[in-house]
Amino acid sequence: MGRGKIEIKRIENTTTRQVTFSKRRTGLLKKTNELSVLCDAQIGLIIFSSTGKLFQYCSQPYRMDQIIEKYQRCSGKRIIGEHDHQIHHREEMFHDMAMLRQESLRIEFGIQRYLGGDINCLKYDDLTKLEEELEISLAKIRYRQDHRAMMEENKRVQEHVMDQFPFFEDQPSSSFLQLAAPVLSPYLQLAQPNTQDYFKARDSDEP
Amino acid sequence: MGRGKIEIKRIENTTTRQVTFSKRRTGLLKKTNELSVLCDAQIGLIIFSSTGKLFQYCSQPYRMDQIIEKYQRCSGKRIIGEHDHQIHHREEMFHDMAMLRQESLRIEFGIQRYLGGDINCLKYDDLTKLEEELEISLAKIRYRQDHRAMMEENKRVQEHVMDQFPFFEDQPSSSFLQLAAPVLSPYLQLAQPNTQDYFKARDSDEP
DNA sequence: AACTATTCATAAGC
DNA sequence: TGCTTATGAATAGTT
Repeated sequence: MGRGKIEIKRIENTTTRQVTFSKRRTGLLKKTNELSVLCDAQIGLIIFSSTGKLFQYCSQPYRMDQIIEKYQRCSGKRIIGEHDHQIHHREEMFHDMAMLRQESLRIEFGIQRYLGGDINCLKYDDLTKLEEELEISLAKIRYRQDHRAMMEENKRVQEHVMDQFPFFEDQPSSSFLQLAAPVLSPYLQLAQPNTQDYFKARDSDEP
Repeated sequence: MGRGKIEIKRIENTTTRQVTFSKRRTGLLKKTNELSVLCDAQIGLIIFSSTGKLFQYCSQPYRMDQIIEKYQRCSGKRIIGEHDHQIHHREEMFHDMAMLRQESLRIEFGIQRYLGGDINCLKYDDLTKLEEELEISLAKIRYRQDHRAMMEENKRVQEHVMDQFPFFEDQPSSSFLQLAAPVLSPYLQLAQPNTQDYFKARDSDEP
């Protein structure tokens, strides 16, 4: 694209090469971001110019090291072991995720309040409070997870019972919806309009 | 490009999103390779589709892990000068909140992924990983807070120096997109990131 | 840094 | 999933 077609080989002229690098790098970053946003993809892009300068792109809300870590997990190690291991405790998993979500929303909300308010009102205590609450939740979740791990071997009976999350139906009182919904609804409308169809998304899985 | 212009936001229709992903991914890989060859750049590109499938590009004759290693060398150790330990009181506060926010967003995003994706991919490890990272962040923040608390009495001099928040400028290279944007932008834009022109904001590196 | 003539990428349609 | 085509984007060469 341009005044003429060019062959894809190293540009020998230094000036031309640098100009092209600058132009195409911009274009590449733009396209990378577009792909990420349009298609909900997690992307990490690392570019070192010929002079060694670093440029990078990383899909929000991730950090590059997270992408890299995931990459190393997915590409390097093929830990297939025990597929069934995972199937068991979807409910609990979901419940825990709901707790994490609740916590994260709480934090967001707290932060939003601080951001909206006077910066001078910012105190150690505020942040400390958030941290404490978060830690408590983490402890709870971790406890439950450890507990599950211990009992893991003993329960493997009804794994196939729920193929698509029917547990939403038969959760008694501490269900996902009851935990999450009160938190979700007021906040999401303001913050994440897209989140309403988290629940729908399950039946439209991709081929 | 195409029969019509499209807005850069998540494509809701699953089929369309997948088709677009496939096309644009091909295009992105091509352009990545072209930039690498034409301009003699070292590039690593990691793409996870919304279903978690991995695609990658790496400039010949390198391997991805070499790019990653170089990246970690170049981006990781950016020791900020010790000057003005005290000026950055508010900055650190804000930074910490940004970290908390980022973590919470990551959790949200992770949850979204699980909800939208194949439930069989759900592992203990995934949740555990979230927890661990969260805990690490908490530990860091807490450490910094404690540290600040000890020095609190000693620094009260130049608090008025920064009325806005110019500190985002001197973030090391890794963090503009990841940390600054979430704080700078109002929350509403965060959840549905519209990041097309983030990278424009820090141009002018190359001639 | 701009400008434009071209080539290229791709959204829609099949 | 692949091919076609009209259209919008990217950019090579120029100023």
